[in-house]
Amino acid sequence: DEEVIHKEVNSKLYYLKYIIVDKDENIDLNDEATVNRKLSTGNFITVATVRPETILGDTGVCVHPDDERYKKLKGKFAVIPFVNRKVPIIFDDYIMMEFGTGALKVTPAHDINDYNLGIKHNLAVIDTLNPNGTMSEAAGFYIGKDRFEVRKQIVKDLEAKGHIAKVEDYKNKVGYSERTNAVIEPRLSMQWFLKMQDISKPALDNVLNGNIKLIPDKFINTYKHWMENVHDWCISRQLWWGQRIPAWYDDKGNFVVAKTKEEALKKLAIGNKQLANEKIKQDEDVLDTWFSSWLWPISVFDGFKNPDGKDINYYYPTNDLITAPEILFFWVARMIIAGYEYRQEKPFTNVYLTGIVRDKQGRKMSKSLGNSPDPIELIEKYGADGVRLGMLMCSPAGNDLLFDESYCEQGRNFSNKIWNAFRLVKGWSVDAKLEQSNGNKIAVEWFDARLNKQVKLIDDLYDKYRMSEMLMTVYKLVWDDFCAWYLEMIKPDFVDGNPLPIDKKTYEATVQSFESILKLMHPIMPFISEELWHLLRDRKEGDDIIIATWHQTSAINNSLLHKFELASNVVTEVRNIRKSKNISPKEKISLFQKGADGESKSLFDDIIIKLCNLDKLNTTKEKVENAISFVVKQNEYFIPFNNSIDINAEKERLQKELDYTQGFLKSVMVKLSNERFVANAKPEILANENKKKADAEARIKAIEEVLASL
RNA sequence: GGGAGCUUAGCUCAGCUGGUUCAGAGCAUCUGCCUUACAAGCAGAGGGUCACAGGUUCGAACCCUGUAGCUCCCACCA
Repeated sequence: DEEVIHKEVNSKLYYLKYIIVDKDENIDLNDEATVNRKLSTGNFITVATVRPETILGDTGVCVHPDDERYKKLKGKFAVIPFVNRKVPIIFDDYIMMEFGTGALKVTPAHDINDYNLGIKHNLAVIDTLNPNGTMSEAAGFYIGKDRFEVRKQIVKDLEAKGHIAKVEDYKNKVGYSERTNAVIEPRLSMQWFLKMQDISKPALDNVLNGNIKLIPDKFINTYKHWMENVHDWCISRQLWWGQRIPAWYDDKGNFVVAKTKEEALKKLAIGNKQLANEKIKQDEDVLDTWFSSWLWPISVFDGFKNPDGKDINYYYPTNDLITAPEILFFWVARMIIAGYEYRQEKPFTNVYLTGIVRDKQGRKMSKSLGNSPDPIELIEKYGADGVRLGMLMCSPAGNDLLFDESYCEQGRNFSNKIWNAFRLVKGWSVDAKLEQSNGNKIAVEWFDARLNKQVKLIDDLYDKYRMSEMLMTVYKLVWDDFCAWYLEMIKPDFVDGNPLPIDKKTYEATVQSFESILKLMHPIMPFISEELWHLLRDRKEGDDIIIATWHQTSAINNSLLHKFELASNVVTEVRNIRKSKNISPKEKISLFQKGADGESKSLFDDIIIKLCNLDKLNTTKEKVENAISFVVKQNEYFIPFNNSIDINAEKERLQKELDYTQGFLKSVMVKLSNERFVANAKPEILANENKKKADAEARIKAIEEVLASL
């Protein structure tokens, strides 16, 4: 039943008439007169089947004991048409009376349910199929013919003899081989099984009690369900590749399991003294591939041959296993079972389950569908790191991932981005005598704080196995914070077409930050990060990023980060105004600030001047005439504007902001005036609401002032 | 039939212990820019009744119940 896919197909359901006889009665189906008499007097029972050729293996007919229609058949027999075999009519409540005719033909060799019925009622077993799907000697008819040919033929033959009551169209599910798409039908064979009941218990317990963690933990329920209903494991396979089953048979049908042939001979010779070495034969089957794979955590450290070895003692159990959920049962569960069975210990602590890679249409990637991309081609197109980042980008833990080449494209663009950042920094000329400007000093401090904060976050995300979030955090830290903000802050200006040099302090700090960033990128993009690591500085032999120390974090300077927040909002507002008023980025403008927050302004002043291309940034106590205004937090800002200003448009814009802020304040006030909220909410939530109230009020005041001045 | 899970922006998905303007990110889209690292780029913008209906709560995308749709695993009907 493994590797079998059930598909719904259109079939025919054949209703066949089996003549009923008494225990001592024998008839010949070739005797037309008798047959016709029986059929015309209702002395038959009708069964239904989609596989009429299996009647050759029928050894019984089964009905429900409570079925009034068939009660009179107790002790009677049915004669299998064509085959002319007399088989008992048995009674079992397994039968569904409503289905078909309520009578079932029983073919123990070719149906699992029939097999079980056969054992219960002591029916004969006739294996009518050869391994290649043709009819066997035992079938008695059509010997050597393909079963599907026989299916057509036997219907004609039965029809001719009047044994077919009717034929109906019918939808049923048929098993197909996952690999070859051949129709799979049950056939009796001798197989080796592993009894799972006892051996699997520790594997269940230790996942449920958290000794082994599944990530994400939604898989625990599935795991539990599977382990509680675990079936005995069929471990033999009829293949030539694999580990041969270590069982030996003597010439009398006895068998033993042994490590070697010699040992097997010794064991077998106990009951068979004359047994010669050449007389015993090893089983030709090999073990299921998972039956060797489940030993992997132990055998990879040579733990079977050398159970007390250095490696196995040091490495076992390992920390993390990364694999796909589709083999949670096949492989993971069985490795855990083997671990407890052979070493009395778990093989690993955490199991990180990735998604299954699917194509854009959600289909599983497979060789037969041909929908897997060629990784080599992708790498040529996007680079190994680009492809790697692309794969990671669409891989949230435990969820299937829909692969799309555009992710790889994004990965390539990211490689390109970091490469260009490197070119920029490397292209600067350093002037050791140049003093560090205030703007650069603040920029360095800010990025240091930002880096520190984000690395802490990244560390935490790693700890929690939130890989996609970690990835996006790194991505944004590099692209937004480092490239878009930091490098723009410190980038030297040009004078008369020539770039100014950069001071040594800032340059050194930048290279150091660059190194930290490369370390963060290295697990995601190993090649480009290693390459840039070596291009960034002269390195001694062995100073490689792959073994470099991870960025160490320290206390976070929250106040600086907060002040940057304000400054970046100002920059964004100015850019917005430039765009909406069609002011070229090259044109210098002035900015006036009116507000209480003097310190945060001055700290980032130089940076704001640079990023907004200002000729000056002044504080003012009065409103500025003929200016475009905006409000950030609770500060008012003015940009003098010579062209005529559309007062109404300005009013409208500010009014919108005012409405929004007032609405916000209202929602806060609803909470704060709710006695039950004040009584029940946690103190920090309450304090926060009060702060929101104060901030909103201040902001409203600022906006109203600006509005009034228009 | 048994079990698990999912439904949030055009797409792919985050959203942890119910509480920040919590409705987010990336991509895509739109607008403006060939600004001396990067047009594979820069700067902006728009976009969602959190599947639906109830309930619990001061407060719900989040907890509970029901409904609908989808996915996966296991078993399988003559």
